[in-house]
Amino acid sequence: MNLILPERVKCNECPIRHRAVCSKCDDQELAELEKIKSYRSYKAGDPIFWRYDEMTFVASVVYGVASLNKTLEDGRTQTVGLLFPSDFMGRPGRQQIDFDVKAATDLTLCCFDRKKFEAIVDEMPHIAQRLMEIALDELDAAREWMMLLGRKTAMEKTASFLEILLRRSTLTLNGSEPVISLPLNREEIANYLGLTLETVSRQLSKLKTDGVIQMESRREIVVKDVGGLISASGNDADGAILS
Amino acid sequence: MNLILPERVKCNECPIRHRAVCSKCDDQELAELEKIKSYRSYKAGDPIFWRYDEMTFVASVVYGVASLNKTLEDGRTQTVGLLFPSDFMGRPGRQQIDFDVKAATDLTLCCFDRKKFEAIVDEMPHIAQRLMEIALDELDAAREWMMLLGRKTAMEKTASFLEILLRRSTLTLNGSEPVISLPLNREEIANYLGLTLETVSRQLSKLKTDGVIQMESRREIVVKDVGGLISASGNDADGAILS
DNA sequence: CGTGAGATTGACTATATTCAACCCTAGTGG
DNA sequence: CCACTAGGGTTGAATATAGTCAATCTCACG
Repeated sequence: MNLILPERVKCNECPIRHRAVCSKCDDQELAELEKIKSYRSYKAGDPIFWRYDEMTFVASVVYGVASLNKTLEDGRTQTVGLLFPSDFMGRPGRQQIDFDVKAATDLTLCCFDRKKFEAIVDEMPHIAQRLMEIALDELDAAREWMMLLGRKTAMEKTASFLEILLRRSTLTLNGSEPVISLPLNREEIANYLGLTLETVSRQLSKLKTDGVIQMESRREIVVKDVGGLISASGNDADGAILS
Repeated sequence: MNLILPERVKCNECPIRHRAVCSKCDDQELAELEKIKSYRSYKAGDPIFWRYDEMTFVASVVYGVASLNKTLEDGRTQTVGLLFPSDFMGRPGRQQIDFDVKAATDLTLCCFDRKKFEAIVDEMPHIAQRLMEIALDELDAAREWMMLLGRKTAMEKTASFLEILLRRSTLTLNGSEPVISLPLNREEIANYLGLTLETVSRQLSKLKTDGVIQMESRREIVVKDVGGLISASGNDADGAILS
């Protein structure tokens, strides 16, 4: 995936305009934001912030996926969140974070200087409201993940991960079958699911031999049986909202 | 649901005044809140909200502990949060929750009618700000728990749980040794830690034979060796902030 | 065409779960 | 006041699931 340093995109033409932190802004507010925004791009694997770094900017993900990672002293790592396009990076009123942020894939961010952004937020209730919604959405997602980490089997975890990608990432189609493009390698998936990379690999192989998925390449998965995937994820009840 | 209505406490004399959702309010704002508040009490085990219930009120925990629980169809349960005194129950702008809320111990809440509360929030930036802080704190806690659920051993999970209680719950002292009063039974602890009740029991027994704790009764634990507990929790680096 | 990182697969092991027996104690009723 | 009971808790033995260690495979890239 070749990364082109993007030229400035007008907010009005921005692909994430309707879902990002600015989604509730009117034209005037958007103009204010436009003044202080800038784009940054990263290669897959690049660090964006280290734990305890001061956050100099906040940002919306425009393109690509970023991961939030916690690490214990002995190296055990747990990914505590993925940021997809339109997701927000940074926390109002907090200069520090206590996890590392890294570009999982090639990544483009729409960045705002933190202090300028916070000054603007104080005058734009639309953004403050939206930030609150975002925080609550993240909280819901974190709790959903607690359920997965604490109580689901390796198979359920793996299927849930694919199911989330089906919902959240930009898909292509192979005929009528959705193609998932994995934003993480096996080890990173394992860190997100609280498993080892070998176990992840085994579960994917199992899904393949069961005819639920088909592997186009290491990073491309065709979902042959969406229903089968959902039922393997242990989410039959609520996961059906695939919209 | 046995409901004991305690007498009204003046906000100024309220034990959680300085940490709760109202902590940033001035006297006038407090007077507004005082008008719409009411107390509710629950017995240990009582349900407070069911998943998908409409939340008719939001509340601060004044006394006791409440738990937030997610359940899969087959009965597997994961506790996704505990609310201690001063913690806030309910989410601005959302009428539904997707977990059950239950009184873990006998519990007293300071409740506000949700709609009236939301109307007040719109006029009181102090409360809106505080709600944002609370949401971000919960998010941090949820992510910390993801690390625990995904990567810690049964021993580390159990020790981490005791360590959290050491920080968050109201302690008594036995000489110089802190006494933890467990707000949950073994099964509930297991649901919080992503373990079985037997495993929790074994880990507690191990901590006992290792001389780290001493069990006064099923629900009372004397911490004989705080350092030992912290190092068993796998939090040596950051857990040291015991204030 | 060779190389190496990432991925898969296999064999073995460890950790936590399951199933079951037993213990403890707070609360009940005789 | 004491004996009994039931629910919660502990402990043990057997089992299952995921982890570990190691060999092999694959494919993108030089």
